[in-house]
Amino acid sequence: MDHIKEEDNKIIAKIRDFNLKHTFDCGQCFRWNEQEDGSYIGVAHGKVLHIYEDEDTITFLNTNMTDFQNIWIDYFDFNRDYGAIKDKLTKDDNIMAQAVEHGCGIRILNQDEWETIISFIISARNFIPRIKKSVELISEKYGRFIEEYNGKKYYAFPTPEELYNKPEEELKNLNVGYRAKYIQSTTFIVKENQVDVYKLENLDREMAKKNLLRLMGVGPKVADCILLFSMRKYKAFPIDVWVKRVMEYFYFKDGATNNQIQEFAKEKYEDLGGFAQQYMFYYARELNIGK
DNA sequence: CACCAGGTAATTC
DNA sequence: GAATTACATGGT
Repeated sequence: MDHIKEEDNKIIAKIRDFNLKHTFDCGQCFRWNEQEDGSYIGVAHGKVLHIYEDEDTITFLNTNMTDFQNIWIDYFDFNRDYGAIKDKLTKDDNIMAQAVEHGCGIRILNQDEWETIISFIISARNFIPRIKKSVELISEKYGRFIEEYNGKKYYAFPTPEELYNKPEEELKNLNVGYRAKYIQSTTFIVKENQVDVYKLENLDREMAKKNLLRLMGVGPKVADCILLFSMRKYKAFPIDVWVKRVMEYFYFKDGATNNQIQEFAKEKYEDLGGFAQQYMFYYARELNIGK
């Protein structure tokens, strides 16, 4: 990332290995929406951001240099060298080379822990358009109003306090079905400080995961997503139906258990498991494997 | 009308 | 403990 400059209410920067569609549509986040002109508007960390892309020149609207430095560089992981990651992953692996080519502009976002927990609880046995809708509904109903931008009102994701003590029947209006009671229970546990979700990042991956698994609706796969997308545990390799299918398709002709795939990923990708998973997930969806 | 969707909790063996 | 089964909701 270089040539950062600020013009009124706008940041312009040249950023390598960053593509809006790849980053926002690769399944890691639910609050970014493509606009008619191809730009994206999203909410994160209580701010509304609008982004335009023209090859490697990226324009950030509705922000300033202070927020860019303090929030967005870290959120978008701009200080990490994704070129080096891709080189390492694709060395001696033709399949990964194709996956990386397809998802060349993916960056793993550093999202809010609490928002990521609730979002991925909702994601279980669900599908992405509905997950996005539910997260939007939760924010509109319980979150703090941020501002009106381009004629639309934007709301922050509600804090544990704001989501606390809501009747299950009310939560069901969020289109989350049977997950309403998971949200209710998890909010209770977090609000009562039985799990301090903002300190888990400081624990090692296994210990952080162990704590996450105490939350209702959080199993091994959802926990791995939370670790990877909000707690910087880049060895985490979440295995869902897509990742399982694509890994079996390319590397296990006779099928494999999740444990076998985990061991394989640990061995093959070492410290880069999370990045590898995201390239493979996005590639699997593109290939529509299993359909 | 079955079957499925970024799995997990509850139940059963 | 390891294997089944139920689970909301909306779309094909």
